[in-house]
Amino acid sequence: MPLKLKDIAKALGLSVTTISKVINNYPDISQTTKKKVLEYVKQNKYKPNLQASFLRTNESKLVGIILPSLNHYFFNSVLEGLVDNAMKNNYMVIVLQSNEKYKKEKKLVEQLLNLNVDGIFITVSQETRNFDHLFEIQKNNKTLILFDKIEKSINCSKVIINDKQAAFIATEHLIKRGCKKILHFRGGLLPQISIDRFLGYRSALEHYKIPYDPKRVFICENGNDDEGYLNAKKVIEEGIEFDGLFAISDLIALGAIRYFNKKNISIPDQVAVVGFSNWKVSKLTTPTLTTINQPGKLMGEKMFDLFLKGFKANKNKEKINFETIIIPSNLIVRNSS
Amino acid sequence: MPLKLKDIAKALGLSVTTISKVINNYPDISQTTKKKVLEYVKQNKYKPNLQASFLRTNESKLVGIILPSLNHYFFNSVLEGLVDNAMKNNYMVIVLQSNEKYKKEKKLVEQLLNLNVDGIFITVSQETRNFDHLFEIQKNNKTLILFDKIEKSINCSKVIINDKQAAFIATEHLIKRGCKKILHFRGGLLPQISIDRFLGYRSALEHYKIPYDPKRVFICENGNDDEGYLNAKKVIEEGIEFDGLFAISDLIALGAIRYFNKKNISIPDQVAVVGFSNWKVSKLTTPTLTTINQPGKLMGEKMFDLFLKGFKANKNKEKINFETIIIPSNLIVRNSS
DNA sequence: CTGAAAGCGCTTACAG
DNA sequence: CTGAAAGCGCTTACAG
Repeated sequence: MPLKLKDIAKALGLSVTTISKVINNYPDISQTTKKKVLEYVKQNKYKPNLQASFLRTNESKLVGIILPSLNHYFFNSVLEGLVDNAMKNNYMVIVLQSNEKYKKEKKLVEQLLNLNVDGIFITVSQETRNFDHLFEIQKNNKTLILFDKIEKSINCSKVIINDKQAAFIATEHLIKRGCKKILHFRGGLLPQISIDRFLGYRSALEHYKIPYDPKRVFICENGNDDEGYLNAKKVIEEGIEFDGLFAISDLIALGAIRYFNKKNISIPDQVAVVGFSNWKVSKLTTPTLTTINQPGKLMGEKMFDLFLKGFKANKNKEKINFETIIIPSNLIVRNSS
Repeated sequence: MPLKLKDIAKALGLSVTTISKVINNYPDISQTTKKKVLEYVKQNKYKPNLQASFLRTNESKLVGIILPSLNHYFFNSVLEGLVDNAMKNNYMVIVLQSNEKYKKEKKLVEQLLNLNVDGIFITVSQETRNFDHLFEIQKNNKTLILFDKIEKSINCSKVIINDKQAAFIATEHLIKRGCKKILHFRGGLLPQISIDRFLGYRSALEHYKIPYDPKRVFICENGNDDEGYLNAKKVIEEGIEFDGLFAISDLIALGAIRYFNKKNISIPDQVAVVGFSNWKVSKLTTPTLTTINQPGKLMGEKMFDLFLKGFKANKNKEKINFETIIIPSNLIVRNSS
């Protein structure tokens, strides 16, 4: 049986109230008592029962994160940063995956609220168009942090990657290398990250006075490597000229490379390729892949910082200043360009 | 404010006790009352307060999993299976990473116990030699499930991969392909998985009457791809003859392939290569990698099944039959062999 | 079949 | 500075 306040009170000849006050650092306690209690607590490794505390304080010391997938290099690095930072602050993290489904995402939010987590971190799913379930989080007086795929209309703190700028840098790199006919394998038409990366590509072309040709842009809806492969095939079959490729993800880039390799189109001489994400494997492929590094771990850490800030302000009924943190990304040049 | 039992009782003109009994499916309730209450509960989406329930029942509906890393293909697929199965059963999963450190692992176990999780899933860290913290879980009357890197001396349910058999199959494949001088890049001398895979390699050689030569075995202590690269280099420099390579992981295999590619040693003609894990990327490399597929997701699902079984038995004070489930793995043949 | 009451382990407004 | 008492939202032994 774990130690309870009652046990400590009995052992020290004090009241439960006094012990609780010492532990919660109330000011109206004599130094002698304080010392005595803290010593006993330390010696006997007393830990408050979190569920019992919750019943009075409404703080569960739990946070939840909803990811599209629990097995995805970038999201897992976000998770790492979040969990490490949470641990430092005595919080635990509950993980869930939405599989990019709106219905599942909605259900998971409900379940997290039912568990009385103090905060929820979420990157909205591909399918999500209705955001009532996210507003519900705030109505329940819990702290909501959006990251990566965010929804601008929601008033909360956010952490994002500057996708447009990163895509600009990637495209700029190809241009500086001498490429003039740069393909872009983009994502679907709706996701913000897909739009932003496309805009970064376009604005780099514009900045360097290279004409934009919509025929060089291909859509990869699902994000698997076969789409990269098939679009590369299409490019060749349609006789489109090219000397560079900026792909929305490493996976798409690798799919395209697979096709180029097959057709003996030499990389980077005939086509220079840049991916996006710095997936662990991108330094292991043949050729190794030039890519944009997104510091997911840093993102996860910042997310928890913002949660703590918001949670504390909320607790003290202070006005909350919502912030949007933009995480910088950087180009890693390897053999594919 | 969420609905409470009291609110329902007032609304229906019944007592809190009766409402609670209906919700917890007690038998001594009239059909009429039961129907009335359940209807109201459904209509108004009543959800019991989990922390309050815990205070009486000692069931938190939380489980925790400690992984060496939160960003590792195999462990993340285990996590996926575990989380999905947990959700189906109305449990939430708390994730933590030990970074292969004994001290951290011990601390994390303490924190999970302090949070009163119902069960803990753990694959022990590389460093762990003392298992008191695991026994502590059982002393606290919580359900412990070991997986992957297990400790045989602990009496609990376990889920493992049959590493020896999988390594046998991998090596056998090389032999059947005609290889006679098969290298093995193994892991450290201590981890059970490293030992088991080595033993599988040896027993396949023995079974097919190929002499075992210790000079063909190299140790990769940390598991990063550079070790594969450097050991491949060593093989060449030391003038050791070879026509096949069985590596303890895909990453090690890819490191070796990187060196072979550099030296224009053709794969699979001059050396056939087999990895281990079926890491997502192994079908994207050049050449694509033959490997052993470990069904991590299935492993995660089984782990939760075993937890539920053990937890229920424990709750009903029944005798627990600890089980060890062995997950079969299979060979995936690709272009590297 | 129904319900009043005690209690799980805490926190906190209040009295002294 | 200390502590008695109420109460957070539930469950359950017990009485009727």
